[in-house]
Order: sequence, then structure tokens, then C-alpha cells
Amino acid sequence: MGHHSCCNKQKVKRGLWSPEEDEKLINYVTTYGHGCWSSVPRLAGLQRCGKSCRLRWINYLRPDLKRGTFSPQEAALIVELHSILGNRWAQIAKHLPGRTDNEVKNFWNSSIKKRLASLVDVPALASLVDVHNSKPPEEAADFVSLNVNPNSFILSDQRDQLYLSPSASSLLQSFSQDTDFKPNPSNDNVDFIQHHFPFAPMPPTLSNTASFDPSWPLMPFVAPKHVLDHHQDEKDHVPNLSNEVVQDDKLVNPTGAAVNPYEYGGPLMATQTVPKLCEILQGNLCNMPLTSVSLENLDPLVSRLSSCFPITSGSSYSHDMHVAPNRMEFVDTILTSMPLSSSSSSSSLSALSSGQYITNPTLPSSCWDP
DNA sequence: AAATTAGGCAACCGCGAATTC
DNA sequence: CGAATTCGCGGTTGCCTAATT
Repeated sequence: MGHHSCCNKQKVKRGLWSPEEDEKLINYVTTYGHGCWSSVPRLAGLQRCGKSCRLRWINYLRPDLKRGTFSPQEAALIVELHSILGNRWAQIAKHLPGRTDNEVKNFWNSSIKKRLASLVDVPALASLVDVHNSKPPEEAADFVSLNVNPNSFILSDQRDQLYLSPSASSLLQSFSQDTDFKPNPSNDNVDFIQHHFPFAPMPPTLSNTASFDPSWPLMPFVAPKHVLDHHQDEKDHVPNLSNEVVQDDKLVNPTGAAVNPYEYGGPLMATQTVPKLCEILQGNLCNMPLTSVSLENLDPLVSRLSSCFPITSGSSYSHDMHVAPNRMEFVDTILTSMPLSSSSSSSSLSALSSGQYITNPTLPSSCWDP
């Protein structure tokens, strides 16, 4: 294995950097800029290869690095971005001011991945099914990449809103409860919510563009049978639900019978809405269990949302009132509202074009048993 | 107290893309 | 246009330290 061309000519030091070396590099780059990295070590008086200098500067010596523990909000954001972008750490890091790709990658591999693993119901994962498209598991598996957060659920026709996936919300909860994560005194939960999410929580969306995730227990609205009866066509998987919905804690198939979404291979005729980030944070603010199976625990939030946006027959909600056109823009909205944020991501929108279809039932199937 | 294991993280490696010659 | 060089990225390694045995 050859070394980089700039490293071949002379003996170069490797391994950890000494404070003296750091000082030389800092002095040189802050004075002259790095220019061509391959010439930096010679000009800065360092026995390193240019590549090593570049890495040291980018990952450690740059003055605009934040360093320190990741906040729960950053962690949740990383999970959400990872669900969209996969292992494109550099792209993810661009959305986290002061964080490097290496830092984000290390954080993911050492911390987030384990937390997610503990949150994921492995048997349910094994039966991944793209319920929205009624793909058989083996076909649905085409949409699943190990490099992608398996808890994400993005539907091609439902990218007009950003929702925090169940895993991300669980993770946010997990980090929030972790005493190692000390909230920024100027940025505690209440301030954070009020500052970044001044708009009211959204009600569940009752149109055919609603997010659809059978693993999400928060808003289990199921179409009444007479609505389902109008959608016998198997291709019409997500009926254009009228606002005549009933609350229930079960999914039903076209015959009206309760189904286990982890086993059901046919077209699901009910939708559930996934709360958006602001809703989840609102829930967090209220100390609500975010992914609890028990509907009793969730009722207060449901009624809270319902009181804000009464779900009445004939009413509908405009997406335009509250949300950015798609997930990445919403992420950017969050970021640009964050203090010290200077991110921009016009190019990130293209990441959505690949369309990742993934579902991850994170709940034990027992909660769906009739 | 010593040895072993695990976790976190800085740094390295190799490859592909972009740029320069 | 093609070769050489440089840059940037993701995957991986290996060191250091803390926790555990």
C-alpha cells in the first residue's frame, strides 16, 4: 500500500500530533492559509505529509470547531439526517455547525448506533415489509440498506413534511434522560421549544399525503369501514380518507378486520400519522412518553393536539400553513433557527430524489393483537 | 494490584473525483 | 486529451483510558 505521493520523498512523522506540531501548523495556516496542502509541511517546518496536515487542521485545529459532547438535539438531528442521507458523513456534518464528518461518524459508531440498537425490536426488523407499497418482504428488502437508519420511513409522495422518525424521537428521549447530557443552560427544553418551534403543533393529517407508519402508536386513526369499502382496488393502498375517522388502536384490512401490520402482506387500508419534530418536542416538553405503546399515556397529548386543531368532519388542514415543502428544508429551518448556525444545504435537496423506502416496526407485535 | 476488556476517538488508508500540467 | 497531482470522503485501524475481572 503506497503512501500519498507527497509523503514519499522524505521521512514523515506519523501518529499523534505534538503540541509543538500543532502550533507550527496553526501559525502557518492562520498566517498564510493552507494553499496547496502538499507544500504546507515544508513551508510550516513539519515532518508530516500534506494529507496529515490537512486532516489535523480540518478535524482538530480549525478555530470554528465546536467540540465537546453532542447535545440531544444534535443527536436527534444526526439520526434524522442519517435516515435521509445514509453514511454521507460530510453531508451530515455540513448541517451541524462546528462538527466534522469524522466527529459525527465517530459519534454515530460509538454512541448512536448502540442506542438505536437497544431501541429496535430485532424480530420486527427481520420482517421488514414495505407496507405502503405492499411489497413482499424479499422485495421490500431492496429498499433497505444497512447504511441507512432503518427506522426511517419516507414515502415518495409524502415528502412534503418532516417527521421525526420513531427511533429519532426515542433517541431524543433517551439522550434527554441521560444525565451525561447536561442541557445547555441557555437552551433547556422549554427555551429550545419556544425558540425553535414557535408554531403550534400540527394535528394529524387526514389527507392521502399523511405520513404512514404502522409502528407509530401516537395517532392511530383508522378509516371507518364504509370508507374502506370504497377502496377495494388494491392499487389504491392509501385511501383518500374523508375526515370521518374513528379513533382506534388497531389497523384494519379492507374487510374491517384487525390486522397485525408486521404480518399483514396485503394492502393496508388505514393510515397513521407520524408526529412532526415540533410535536414530538412538544410531547417531550410535557413529559409525555413518546413511543409508549399505551394509548392511555398518549391520550393527553392526543387531546391536547385535538384541542389545538379540532378534528371535525369536513375540515382539512393546509400543509402550507406550517411546514416547509420537504424534510430537508424543514431540517434547514430548524438549523437556521439555531444559534450560531450558518449552515446551508441547497444541494441537500437532491438527496431526496433517491427515495428511500424503509419501515421499521419498533413496537412489539403484541400491541396490535386484536 | 495486575491483567484484560471495552469504549472513544484521532489518525491513517485507499479510492474516486476534481483539478492542474 | 491524457497523465499527474491534489483533494475530499468513507472505512478502518490502533492508541489511550476507564471499567471490569
